[in-house]
Amino acid sequence: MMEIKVAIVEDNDGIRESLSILISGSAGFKCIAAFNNSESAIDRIPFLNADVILMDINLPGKSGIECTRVLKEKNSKLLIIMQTVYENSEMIFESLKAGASGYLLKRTPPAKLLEAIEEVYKGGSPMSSQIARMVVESFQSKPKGENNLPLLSDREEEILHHLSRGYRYKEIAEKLFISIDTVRSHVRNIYEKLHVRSRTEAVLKYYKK
Amino acid sequence: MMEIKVAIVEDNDGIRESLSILISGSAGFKCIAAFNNSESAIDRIPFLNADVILMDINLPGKSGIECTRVLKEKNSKLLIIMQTVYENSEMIFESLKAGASGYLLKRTPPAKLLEAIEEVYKGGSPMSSQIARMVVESFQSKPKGENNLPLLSDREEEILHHLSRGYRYKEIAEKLFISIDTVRSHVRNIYEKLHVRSRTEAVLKYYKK
DNA sequence: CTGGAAATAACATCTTTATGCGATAGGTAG
DNA sequence: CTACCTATCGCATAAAGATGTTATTTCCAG
Repeated sequence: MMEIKVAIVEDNDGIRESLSILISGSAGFKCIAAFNNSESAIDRIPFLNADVILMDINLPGKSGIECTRVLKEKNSKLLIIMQTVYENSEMIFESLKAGASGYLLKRTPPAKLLEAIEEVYKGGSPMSSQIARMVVESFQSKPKGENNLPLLSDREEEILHHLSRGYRYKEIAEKLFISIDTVRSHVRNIYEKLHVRSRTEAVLKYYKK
Repeated sequence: MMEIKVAIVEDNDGIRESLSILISGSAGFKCIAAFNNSESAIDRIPFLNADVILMDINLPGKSGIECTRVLKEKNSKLLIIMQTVYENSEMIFESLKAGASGYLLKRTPPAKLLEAIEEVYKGGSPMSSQIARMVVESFQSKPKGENNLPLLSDREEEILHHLSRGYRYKEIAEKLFISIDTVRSHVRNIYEKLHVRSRTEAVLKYYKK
């Protein structure tokens, strides 16, 4: 029977030891290496044959996110699960962008952790339900409280869309069969509603978080 | 003890009945309504007090995705879990954009389904590991094909980053302690490398679609 | 050692944007 | 009916951005 080979990057000695014991003590899993900092992990992991890497997000020196980015650059096939105590959405997205395949809270129970390792190995992306919610919300326009973005009229949205594509006023006017001054009017109204002073700001504010 | 009130939208009679029995037969859950099409669900659900809605993605007439969109427009607080037999990434993203909070495959075992309902109720976003992977991958730059974007120097990337934030040349110059003419130089070089003629185009091209 | 990026800077010129102040017409909610 | 919003258009001006040309310094690979 094939064992899933796991490498650990974790600076806390106690946690690292516990993880190592948990993994090697479970049927079907084996901890083949453990590092207490990013630098040594970056040096050695490319030459190991690890199936899954458990990466602490908070590491002294180079962070786990940076470590992930570097490792994925060297070998995009590496499967990395981030572990953190924080549910900070910025870190989650940075981790995902860096190439992490899963994202777990440190308080994940051992059984779930092993399950997650197996899921990553089989092509899944385990993440805690709370973390998944944040990821899901990033696909949906509204945050939580209220939609504090002013509502643009249909025409204004249309204009803004063209603005975001980089078209000039003149080009937009031609596309919509209106005069350039009308485009200016709409743009002015859009800026006022969004409280911005330039095209780039408007586009960012409307289509972003 | 509080029961989680579930509504079901599912056109297959057998599945709908099974779900209803499963839910109402489990401690802490109760099925308070079941619909076999989008239209009746849209009519009635806003007047129910359902905690979680199980929505089949494939419904005759108006699809489950459309139904989700309409329901969320009426009441953004509704919690909806999509159920599908397909792992089609387009449908997943459409569902999430429509406002779904979770996304499960129909072959999810009963215990997991109940767990998922509970997780959604508590603010999470359960999804199968395979589905999560697709979502995660959408955050990572596509390795498919090639990144044929010209390589910008570090300084140029820095300038472009500030451009994308909407800063003016003068502001960028101050931030980076260089002259406005140097900013102009960099911008010009960036435009040349990216083959664009304006700030918005450059930002769009570099940070992709 | 040498050629070539990369970063810096200046100056001129032209285009595009941003903004202030109006104005007219159609539609709708009160 | 009236007030308000939306869409339309005009003119004027100031600010910001795009572009052409040129030049110095540093650093690195060949």
